[in-house]
Amino acid sequence: MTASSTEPARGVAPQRRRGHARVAAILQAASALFLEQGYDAVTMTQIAAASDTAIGSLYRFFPSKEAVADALLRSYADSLADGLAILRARADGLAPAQLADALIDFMLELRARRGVALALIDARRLEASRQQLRTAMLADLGGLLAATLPGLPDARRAPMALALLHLLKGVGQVPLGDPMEDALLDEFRCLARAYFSAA
Amino acid sequence: MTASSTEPARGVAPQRRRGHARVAAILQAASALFLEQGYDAVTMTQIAAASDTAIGSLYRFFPSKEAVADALLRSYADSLADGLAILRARADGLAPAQLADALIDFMLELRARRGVALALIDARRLEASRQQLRTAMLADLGGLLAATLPGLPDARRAPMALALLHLLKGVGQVPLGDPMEDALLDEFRCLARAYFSAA
Amino acid sequence: MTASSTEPARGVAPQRRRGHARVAAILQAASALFLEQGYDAVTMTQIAAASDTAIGSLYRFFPSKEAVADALLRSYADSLADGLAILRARADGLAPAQLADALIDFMLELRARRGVALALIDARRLEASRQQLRTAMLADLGGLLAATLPGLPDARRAPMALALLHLLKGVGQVPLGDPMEDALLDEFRCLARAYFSAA
Amino acid sequence: MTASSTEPARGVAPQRRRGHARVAAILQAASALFLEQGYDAVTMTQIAAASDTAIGSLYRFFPSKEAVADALLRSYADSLADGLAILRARADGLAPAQLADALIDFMLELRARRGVALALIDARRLEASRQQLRTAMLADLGGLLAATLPGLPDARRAPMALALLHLLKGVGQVPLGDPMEDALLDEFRCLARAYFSAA
DNA sequence: TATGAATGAGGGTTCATTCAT
DNA sequence: CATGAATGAACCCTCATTCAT
Repeated sequence: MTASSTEPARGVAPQRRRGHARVAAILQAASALFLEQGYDAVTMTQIAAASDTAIGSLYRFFPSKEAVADALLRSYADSLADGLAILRARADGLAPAQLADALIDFMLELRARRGVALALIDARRLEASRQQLRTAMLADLGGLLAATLPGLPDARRAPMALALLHLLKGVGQVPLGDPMEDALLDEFRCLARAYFSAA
Repeated sequence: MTASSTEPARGVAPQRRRGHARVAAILQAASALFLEQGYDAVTMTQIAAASDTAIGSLYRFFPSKEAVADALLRSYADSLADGLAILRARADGLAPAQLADALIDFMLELRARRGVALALIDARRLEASRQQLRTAMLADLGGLLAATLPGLPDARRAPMALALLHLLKGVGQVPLGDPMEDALLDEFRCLARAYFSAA
Repeated sequence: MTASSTEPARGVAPQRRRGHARVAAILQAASALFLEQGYDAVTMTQIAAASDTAIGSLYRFFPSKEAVADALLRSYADSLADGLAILRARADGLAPAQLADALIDFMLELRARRGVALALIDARRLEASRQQLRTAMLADLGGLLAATLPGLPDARRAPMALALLHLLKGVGQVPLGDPMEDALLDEFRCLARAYFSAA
Repeated sequence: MTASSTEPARGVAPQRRRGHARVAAILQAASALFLEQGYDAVTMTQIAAASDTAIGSLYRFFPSKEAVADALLRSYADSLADGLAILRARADGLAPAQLADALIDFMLELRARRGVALALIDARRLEASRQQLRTAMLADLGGLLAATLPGLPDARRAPMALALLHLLKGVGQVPLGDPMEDALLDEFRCLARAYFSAA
């Protein structure tokens, strides 16, 4: 039905190479702008200008401003899911301290993109998206914990995953290049290890 | 007419009883709306309607939307400062585990108002306000740590305060009335104690 | 009917001494503000504040912003009429050059108040008031001319009065304290004399 | 997209045929409204309606109400400068009486547009624009006088240009189609000639 | 298909005026 | 009578979105 529709295609996935490049440029520009100014303050005209795209073309690829944010958010969610899946695959033989380090390293990789995601989720009150991201991540973390801390009572799995999730958020918020960056990351490793050891 | 200024009175403190009630109603309504929809999405018209105030009256007490947010933020900052001052006064004789509990209890008291504060700081890019809040709180936490953990190396004080601040943020974000509320708070206590014990 | 009316008196002439002082203060303040900022830019609140009057009291004496302007304008018109009447009384024996000087001196006296009058007439599109002022003044000038220039053909009386009126406006617009003030006033005297001599 | 600026295009020169027509219509409508009601009283919505333009489109071409007035004023200033330049080119061989006539004819051509210019300059407290117009015109008039009245003392050049400027203003204010129009214009010619002859 | 001029609902804010105290 | 808090229509301006070219 999508192909035979009489309506002009809106928000379609681009079907040619140039389209892909354009979409990438748009998302890149939008990401930078959202991070810098927040979702509401950024205008579609700005995104178009910053990605050297005509406003009409921008609307061809993304039928609304929300759609731009959604795409950005989805992409972040995908990276998150992929990373956790990989971690999960390696989790069975991990010692608690190793898990702590692995989790922290994982968040560090996502750090650069985390800011935008938070800005979008926050500003747009995307409860749905937020819950989805959270739930998926919590399930994964719960699995990781169960695999790595065999003695953990079932009842503590969920709250521990929650606390751990929050801790990892902190890692994601350590600013790149901050003078205290290394000390703070060490501190978080310390914290995570102490937590896992006590469990 | 306090002074024969040519400017119309704007943003004045209310001078009669009804005025105080009005200001309280406005702040109350604004707080709820900001929390729910975020700073940008809330309109002055909405705030006026929700507090049963004419738009002109709203502007009499708060000369701009920013001023409403500022008032809310200032009030939160004051509560924070007061609470930490009290805590500090009792800190000297505290065992680490007691400090952990006290800090968590303190954040729980502020929980209800924390959400709005964060929403405002975030959405308005109030770097100044944010830094002020952070810095003040970090200094207080550092002092608490030094007083309670005598063996703590000086170099670890600052990063530890930062990690602790993040941890406390997590406590503040536990949703009131959540089914997991108690379990999660216990988990945070656990985490904080493990952290302090390992230090 | 005015006294026995049930309606609250609005815009009444004040009946006690204090009322007169108040009205004078209001007009004085309004005049300064209008001259400085123009009719539209001045607010009733400003006028009230500048004259140390409560806004409600201001409205007791002047039922609207227009009424304030009207009072100011009427007062200016009265001065104008009075001055011209005096001039007229002395006109019969005057030589043309003396008339030129007398007229110019007369305008100089009104100079300070002319600015406000023009600002009000202009900003409020008071065609009626404007026409009234003009017509009265033209009639007076015509009389003066007839009395002083006996050979003047009747047909030239009206246009000459118009041209003269315009010339006098120029005198009224010479800024007080301007470095060129004296030279310019001399120039106007010159111009008026040349004009009268050629007639 | 001439440059990849992040700012939305505002106040741009129209790029297509229809755009030029639109701008003309807007200026035409604005001119009529400003003349009729004065700068402050005219609303952007009115200008939009009178020129059959959507309010958003109006703001595309003119980023503010001030910008509309500026465009009108600049256009008037240009006509003024052009006309005086032409006059100047012919001035050297002119007799005083011919200069008087040429100046008056020149003002008559601008008469229709003079009204708006005055309304704008006055109402907007555009001291900058006003001074510019004045200064330019005074310089030109001074030059004309020096060229035409060789015996004129240097000290009288500036005041005479001022007086002349005022006189010309009068010509510009003679209403089109007035019953006295011709008689009044003759009177102004008379006045100017008498003035130049006496100099 | 790509472009950018056009649209208009809606936002923050002001201020003349009223009326309860 | 005096006071000043309250009112709300109206203002200037923005920007997501559409559609003629």
